[in-house]
Amino acid sequence: MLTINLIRENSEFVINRLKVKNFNAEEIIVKILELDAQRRELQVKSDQLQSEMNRLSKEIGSLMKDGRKEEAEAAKKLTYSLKEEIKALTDRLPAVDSELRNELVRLPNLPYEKVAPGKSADDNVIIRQGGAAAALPENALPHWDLIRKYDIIDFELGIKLTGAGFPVYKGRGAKLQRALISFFLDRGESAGYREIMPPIVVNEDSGFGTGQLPDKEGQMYHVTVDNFYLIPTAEVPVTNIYRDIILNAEELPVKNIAYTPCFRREAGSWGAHVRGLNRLHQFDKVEIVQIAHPDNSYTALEEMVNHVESLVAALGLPYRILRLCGGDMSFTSAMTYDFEVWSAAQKRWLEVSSTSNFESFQANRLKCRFKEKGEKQTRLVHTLNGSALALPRIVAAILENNQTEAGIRIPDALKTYTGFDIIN
RNA sequence: GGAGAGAUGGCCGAGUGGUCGAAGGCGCUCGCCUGCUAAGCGAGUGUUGGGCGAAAGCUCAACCGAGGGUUCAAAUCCCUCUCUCUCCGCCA
Repeated sequence: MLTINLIRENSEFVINRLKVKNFNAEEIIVKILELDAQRRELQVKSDQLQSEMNRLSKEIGSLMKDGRKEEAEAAKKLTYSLKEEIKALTDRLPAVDSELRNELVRLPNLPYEKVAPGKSADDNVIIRQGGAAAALPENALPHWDLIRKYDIIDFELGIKLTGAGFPVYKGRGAKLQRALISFFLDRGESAGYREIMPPIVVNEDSGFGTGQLPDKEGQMYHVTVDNFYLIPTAEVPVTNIYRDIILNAEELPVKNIAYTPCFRREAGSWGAHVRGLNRLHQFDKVEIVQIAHPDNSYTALEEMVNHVESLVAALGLPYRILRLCGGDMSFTSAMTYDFEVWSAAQKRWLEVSSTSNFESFQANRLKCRFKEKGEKQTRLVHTLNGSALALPRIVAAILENNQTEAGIRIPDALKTYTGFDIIN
């Protein structure tokens, strides 16, 4: 959510920046400014009346004390009409407030100055590439055939237990999952992240805090009896730790890392091109989250990108890093880097990480602020997060790119975690 | 799940209808003093939304778990909810 102050003071700037995201904000902003003026007018009036009311009440108090009953009664009569006037004004306030908020949440985050305009994924900018594509034999198999061949991931069994998109990992397939999780967490710890193990169901407030609610309600599994939601990403609980919190500037940056299973209903997005591990309802992911000082958040973003890159590189996967154009960026992001790994057997790029700076967009909703030493004023922090990394597509790429006659080679960096060097 | 107690500022803790945004203590910040890992003295120290101001600042309103009610007036009385603690039950 953008701050009302920014819109009030710089509406032209906001409109122009949102054009980079192909978003026409003019109409909404006109409405916002109107509602904001209405809200303030109501507040000024009711504050004035309230002030008068408080003055009278105090007067009545001291009159009663002095035993001047009649004068007190006279003053009481004055309050009756005041009271009604105040009520008339304050009754209107919640409606205006919520209408204003409803408009505010419709505005996407402003893209950072470096973000290129563009309509679709075709306009994304390739920042870097790395890793060599493996030369595979003609009969190379896609991962959905490999997992059957070696009996390491079982979709049919998952359907029996739960439903489509809930695979069962078996034997070395399960061990590979555990190895990747530990590897990612350990690398994060070395990079200064504190490990968090959060709940994987959250309440409604948390859903609102990170913006999953009310918009993406249908994307989350909802535990209706208790009104809890299964998390779609660790970002939700880990970022909500800082909901309604005021940090000291010296505490920044806060760097947390968490492994959690993630649950996504993916309603409506199921299709032929999402076979196998490409899209699941339940998957594992290690997420890095930073709370940064606004002056340093882009340095933090670069640092996170470098960290994610080091992971992909350590696994020996061919990858590329894209800076998303305005049109391909998410609603909440100010700047996003996507990581893709090359899937040799599918002959396509698979997105394995999305690393973004949200600037103060999330923080405004979360009410996460910080205070500079010695200053009275609070300011919104900047929040950032990124996958480091999501497992399924990494597994898919490892399986496909590392297939040999003898079996699937485990990347060197993982061997100490798996305890074996081949799946056969 | 059953019974009881409670929820006040960063923390502890007073406050049961009026001058309480809230005593006192701790902590923290600044200043003074003192020469020995510390003490003493003084001052300051919540959040949010407005108004005025170039700014420092001044000022108004709201907030004592949340929401509602009674009253001229509520931290204080009433109702609902949430959470915490203790005991019992169940249990990885």
